[in-house]
Amino acid sequence: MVKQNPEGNPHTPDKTQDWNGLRMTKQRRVVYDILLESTDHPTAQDVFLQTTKRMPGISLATVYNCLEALVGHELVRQVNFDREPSRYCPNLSEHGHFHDVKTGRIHDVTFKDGAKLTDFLNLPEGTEISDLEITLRGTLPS
Amino acid sequence: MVKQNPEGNPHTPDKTQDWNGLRMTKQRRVVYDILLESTDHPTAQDVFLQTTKRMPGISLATVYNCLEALVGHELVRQVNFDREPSRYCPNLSEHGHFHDVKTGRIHDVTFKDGAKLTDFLNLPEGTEISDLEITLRGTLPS
DNA sequence: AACTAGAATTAGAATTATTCTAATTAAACT
DNA sequence: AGTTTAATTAGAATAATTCTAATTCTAGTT
Ligand SMILES: [Mn+2]
Ligand SMILES: [Mn+2]
Ligand SMILES: [Zn+2]
Ligand SMILES: [Zn+2]
Repeated sequence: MVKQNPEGNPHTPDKTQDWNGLRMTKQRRVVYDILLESTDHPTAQDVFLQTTKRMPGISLATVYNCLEALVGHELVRQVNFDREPSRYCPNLSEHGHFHDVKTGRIHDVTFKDGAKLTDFLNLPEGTEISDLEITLRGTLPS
Repeated sequence: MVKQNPEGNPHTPDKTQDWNGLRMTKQRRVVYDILLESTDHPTAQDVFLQTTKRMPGISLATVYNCLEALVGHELVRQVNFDREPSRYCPNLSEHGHFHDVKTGRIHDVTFKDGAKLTDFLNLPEGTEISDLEITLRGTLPS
C-alpha cells in the first residue's frame, strides 16, 4: 500500500505524481530530468556526463538501468539510427526523426493530423500495427 | 583500362555486367547471390552460414567485407531493427519494413504510388530528404 | 525506532556485433 | 613473367550494452 503524504511532510517522498508505476529514485529522477530538459536526443554517454555533474558518483551502469526503466515504463523513448549508440527522447507524442546531416542534430518531425499511414503504405487488409518508426536523413533549409 | 573480353576467352572474366563499379570477386558473387535468393532479410551470420555451404573456407571477415562493399555500391541495402544485428535486403526499390511479431519474419512494404511524404509529415519548406526509413511492427492478418 | 524483504545501485567483468591489423593470396596491368 | 594493387583471411581489438554479485537503500512492518 502506497502512503499518500497528505500533510506534505518533507521527509516522506511525494507519491502524488504518476510515474507509470515506476518508483522514482534519486538517480532515475536526475536521469529523467536531464532527458526532459534535453532537446538533442542524447546518448547514454551524454546523459551520464550530465548526471555526473548533478550527482557525482552515479555509475554508468545505473544510467543504463535508469534509461531502461524509463523506457520500459514509457516515460521516455529509445531512438536508434542505424548502428549508432541509442539515443533517448522525452517526446511521447507520435513523431518521427529527422537527422540533419549538415548540423548533425536530430529533430522531431510530427505527422500531419488526419493523415493515415494506410493512405501511404500498401499493407494487407487487417494488418495490426503496434509500432511505427520513421527516420529521415537530409538537410534543413538554411 | 578495363578489357572487354570480346572473344569470350574462358580465362578472362566477364566484364559486361554492371556491378556499379564494384569488382565482382568469387566471394562477393556468392554473398550477392545468396542475398538475391533470400527472402527473409538475413543477418551477416545467416549469410555466412549459407556461403560456407557453397564456398567452404570463406571467412566471416570476408562476408562482412563483401556486405560492406555491396552496400557501398548500392547493390544491396542494410536494414536495422533497433539494436539487433544488421540485416541485408536485395530489394533496391523504395520500400519500408514490417516486422511481424507473430512469425518473426520481416516483410517488404511498398509505398502507394502518388503518395507523397510531404502530405504526411510536417517538414519545413525546402527540406532536402536524402534518405527515408520506415519500420513497422505488428501482426499480419492470419 | 529497529527489523526485514525486496528493489536499486554499483564496479567491474562478460558479451557480442562489428571493425581493424597484418600477413597472404589473387587479380589486373605492363 | 614481373609488378602493382586490391581482396581475403585469421585472429585481435573495439565499443555499446548487459550481466554478476556485492552493497546500499526503501518501504512496509513490528
Ligand atoms: Mn549529443
Ligand atoms: Mn534469418
Ligand atoms: Zn524525438
Ligand atoms: Zn527489404
